[in-house]
Amino acid sequence: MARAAASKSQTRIQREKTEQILAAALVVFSKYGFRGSTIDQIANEAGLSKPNLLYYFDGKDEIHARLLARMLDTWLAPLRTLDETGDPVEEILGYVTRKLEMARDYPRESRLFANEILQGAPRVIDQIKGPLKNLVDEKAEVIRHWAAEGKIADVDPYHLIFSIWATTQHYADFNAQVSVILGPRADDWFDGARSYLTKLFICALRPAKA
Amino acid sequence: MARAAASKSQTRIQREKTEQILAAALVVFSKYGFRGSTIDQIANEAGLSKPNLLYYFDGKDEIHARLLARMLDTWLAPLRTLDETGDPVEEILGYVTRKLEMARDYPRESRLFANEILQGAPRVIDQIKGPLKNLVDEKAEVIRHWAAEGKIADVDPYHLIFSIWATTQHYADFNAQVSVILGPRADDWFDGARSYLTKLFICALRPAKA
Amino acid sequence: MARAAASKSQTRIQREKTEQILAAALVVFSKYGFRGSTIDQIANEAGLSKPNLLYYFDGKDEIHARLLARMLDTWLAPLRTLDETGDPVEEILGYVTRKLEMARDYPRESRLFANEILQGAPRVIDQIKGPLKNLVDEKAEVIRHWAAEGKIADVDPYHLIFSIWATTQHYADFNAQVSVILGPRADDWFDGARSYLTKLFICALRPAKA
Amino acid sequence: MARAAASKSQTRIQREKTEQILAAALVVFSKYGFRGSTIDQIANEAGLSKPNLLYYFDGKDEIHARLLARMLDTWLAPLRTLDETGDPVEEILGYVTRKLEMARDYPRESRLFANEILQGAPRVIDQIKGPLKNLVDEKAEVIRHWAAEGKIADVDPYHLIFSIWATTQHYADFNAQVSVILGPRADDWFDGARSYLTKLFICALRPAKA
DNA sequence: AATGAATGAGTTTTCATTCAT
DNA sequence: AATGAATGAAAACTCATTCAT
Repeated sequence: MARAAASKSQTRIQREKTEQILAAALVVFSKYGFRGSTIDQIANEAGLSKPNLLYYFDGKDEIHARLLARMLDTWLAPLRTLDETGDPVEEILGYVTRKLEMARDYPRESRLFANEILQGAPRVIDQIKGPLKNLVDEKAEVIRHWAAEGKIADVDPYHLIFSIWATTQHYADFNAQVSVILGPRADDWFDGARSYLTKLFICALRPAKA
Repeated sequence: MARAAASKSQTRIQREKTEQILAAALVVFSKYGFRGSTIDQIANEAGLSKPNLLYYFDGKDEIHARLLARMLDTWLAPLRTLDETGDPVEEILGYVTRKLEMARDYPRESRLFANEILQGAPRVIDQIKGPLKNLVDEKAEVIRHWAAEGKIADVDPYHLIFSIWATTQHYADFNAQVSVILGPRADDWFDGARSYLTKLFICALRPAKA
Repeated sequence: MARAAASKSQTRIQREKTEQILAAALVVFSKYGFRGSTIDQIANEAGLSKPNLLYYFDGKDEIHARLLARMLDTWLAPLRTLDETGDPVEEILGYVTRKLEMARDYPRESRLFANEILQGAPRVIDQIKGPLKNLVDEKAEVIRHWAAEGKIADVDPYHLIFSIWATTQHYADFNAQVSVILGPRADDWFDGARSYLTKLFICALRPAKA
Repeated sequence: MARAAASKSQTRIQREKTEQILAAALVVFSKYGFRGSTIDQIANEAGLSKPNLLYYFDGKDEIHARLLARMLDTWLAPLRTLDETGDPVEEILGYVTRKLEMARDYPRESRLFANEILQGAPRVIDQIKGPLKNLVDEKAEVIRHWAAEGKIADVDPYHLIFSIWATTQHYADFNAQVSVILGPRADDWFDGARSYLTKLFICALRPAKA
């Protein structure tokens, strides 16, 4: 009962179709949420028949799980690169920028994740409790050190991280609203946001004068 | 086939049941999203039979629409109170605090709204384009004036508002994640968040020294 | 989520439909086996729509389970009446006759049960290990006593019981074959079988001459 | 589209694969019944790919048909050996023993057959009406002669045969039940059954004293 | 107003079978 | 001969909605 997607050595077609399906699933899931999406929609978007799609994946759940799993790595990558030996303010601002770029370049991934968390993270709670929390704890410690050494202002590292996530992902997750409000300037949200957020966080991080 | 909900003069019972249903719908919709929720769940939560629920509302769509409609007012209230004659920094910080309180006191409402926007706001796009945008434009103008007059720092008012929304609602919308990351301190997120955000925005708004 | 079939106080309609469905399910399951039967067939046989049928039962499994459960009692009734204070040979012959009557009067029930056991009893194994085994053990003990006291021949009570089950149920379970082989006399199989089996078991049970 | 299975002269490989498939099909069909078995299961059990399996057989139906066809011969073999020139009681007891050995050695074959008959013998009805009935009629005639000549008791030969079939096959067909009821002694059912059945049928056949 | 009953239109999934190589 | 890929038809179940009372 070896399923194609599970075998170690995949054929070219298998890889292609798997990618095709995951790409289609991302489009659909990020738009309608898990429950709101149908396999039909995904199959359609992928240009496959429903049974053919199910030849590659065991079901809706598995597609979703695979999507989220592969996403989490990418999602955490920017935080991982936060370097404790680098310049603190620069490091954090760099993180903000990278997150903002991700919101621009991978808005659907962001919405997929947001959808999941919004509904209580039923399917990724383990990964949040494990890898994600560990990474955040680690980097929070780095930030705390910087603050203790006076290299940055005395901020709570967790709330700092939350605010970075929130402000950057907002442009992807709530794009429907942002677009309407920015009106004709919506297409250039990125530059405005970067400029604003850079100022915001520079200010927040600048160490108090001695 | 006069439906209760349509008639102008509702009896007390009608009003009560309507409230009961909307309250139940909020619980369910905010948890599972629109498509993920079933009328059965809502009826159950409301303690009514499904047909009885549908006596008061034309259907799932209508319940959802009514819920969002009534919420939007509440949702925008804090921004409405932003007083152009008040102290700029105080006004904005007050707005931040009120939004944070709403995230604490009405997390389900926040998630309901977030769910809707996330999926492209299909059912509230009109209200976003109308009342919401108008209000934001109006208050953005106020903020711009403050900035022009040097009463606050020179920030883009729209991105400022986005950042306030994002940072405050984050605690409601992404609560599943916040809880895990804060661990045992999760219950007290409010104080930590208020303290952090107050500092963040004070700093961002403090006018540059002349 | 209270399902009709589960509530304690059923309406007349509920009882009727439930019976209707179980009767239809017996016809279908006994003919095609569990996997070979479809809800469509049962609904059709019952004169109901499929969703309506599923309004009364949670699914195919539940229908099958309910059928088997209610049947087991009936099925074991004849053995239960085996009276240790009665005349041994008469008691056992009476049991044979009652089992044969059941094969005549409830052939579909017999086949339903046979089907289940044949496939390893996946859904009734617990009831076999429990109530059925207990009852058989109890009655086997009775028979053993009779044999020990010389009231019947020295037979293994378990194999005796097996042979009674086998020979009587054969007429129901393998009716398709029996009918063909008996040809025109098939309709009267009962009398022939009773006569034959009576002789068979009288002979087997008659205590050896002292 | 010459199919392997149809061609007269099969290569060694073809014969081997055919056997492999039939062996696998026996395992699966006897366990789950015809409808409950899938080609996937059979292919898996046979260690072949599904399309490859279907290269050798036209479909599920054909595999099943072939299996039953080849089985029927084996199945009837013991009865065929019933020799009218032999000692009547010995011949019949020998038949009982051989049937019991088959129940022990080929329980899956027995269950496959039982499954089929239980469901009305849709796929073997012709062979039952033909070869099987003919053989039974022939041997019944032999038995009747023996009875008429007073060599055995005056029993109905058809019901005698039924009872032999029933009592012996019971151990294979209803093994799930037998095992539970015999408990720890289940592994040795054969000796107990042979001893019991031998006594049972000796007694039934012993001619009445003159 | 209220509810038990019913249903049509999906939605996921399974599976025998075919296609292409 | 063999297999990866594909599919149409069915099957189980779900759910918003309607019916009847």
